[in-house]
Amino acid sequence: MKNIISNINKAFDHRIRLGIMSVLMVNDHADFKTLKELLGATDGNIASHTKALEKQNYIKVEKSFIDRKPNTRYIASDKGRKAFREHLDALEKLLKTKNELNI
Amino acid sequence: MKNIISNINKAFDHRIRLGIMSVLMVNDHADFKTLKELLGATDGNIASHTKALEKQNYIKVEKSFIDRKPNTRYIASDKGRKAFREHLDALEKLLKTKNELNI
DNA sequence: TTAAAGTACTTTGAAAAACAAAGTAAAATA
DNA sequence: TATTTTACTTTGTTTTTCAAAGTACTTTAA
Repeated sequence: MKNIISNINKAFDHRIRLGIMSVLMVNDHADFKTLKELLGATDGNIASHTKALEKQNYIKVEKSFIDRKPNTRYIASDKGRKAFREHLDALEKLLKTKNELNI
Repeated sequence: MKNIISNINKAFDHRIRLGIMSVLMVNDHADFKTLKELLGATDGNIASHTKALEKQNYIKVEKSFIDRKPNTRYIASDKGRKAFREHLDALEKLLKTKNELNI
C-alpha cells in the first residue's frame, strides 16, 4: 500500500453518493423519489450523483412505468457492492490504525 | 433528524481531508511534509485542504523554523475533534442502520 | 563566492464537479 | 379543458479540486 488513503474510493467521497450506496447496500433497490426523500437532496443532485455511480458501473438503473408513471429504480451492482465494502474497510482501517509516526 | 445524511459533515467529504483529520486525531500534531508523504498528495493539495480545515477552525496552524527551515505544524482543535467524532458517529449510523423502507 | 539544486511551502488558473433552477412530458385533479 | 402535480433531465453558473509554477529561502558543490 502506497499511503493510508489509497484504498479510499474517490467515487464514494461525497456524502450523497455515500448515502445512495448505503441505501442500496441494505435495500436491494430504491427509486428516484425514495433516494431524493431519504437523502434530502434536490432532483438534479440525485440525477447527477446516480449518473456518476452508474458511469462507474457501481449501480444499475432500471426504467419502467408504475401506475402509468415513469419510475427509475437503482440497484447496487456486484462491482459496486464490492467496491463499497472495500471502501468501508479502508475507512475503518484509516480511522482505527494508530499510525506509527513518532512525532 | 431531517434525513439520513444530515449529520455527515461536508468538510470531511473528501478523502484527503478525512486523512488529515484522522492523522491529527491520533497524533497530536503533524507537519506539512509528514501529511504530504502520509497521504501521497501534492503540495498544492495539502496546502488547500489544510487551509479549508483551518477556515472552519477544525485545525490550528503553527509556523516556526526548525533547523533554519520553515516548518508548518497542524493540530486538530477541540472543535475539529468534536466535529470529526460526530462525523464518524453519523457515518457509522448511516452504514449500520437497516433503514425501514419496505420496498 | 556564486551558481545550481533542494526544501518547504503558497499562489494561480485551468479543469472538473456540484448545484439548483428551469425544462420536459405525461398523469392526475379540479 | 385548464391547472397542478409527478418524475425525472438538462442547463448553465458557482464552487471545488488540482497540479504546475512561483517564492523565499538553505544547502551543496565547484
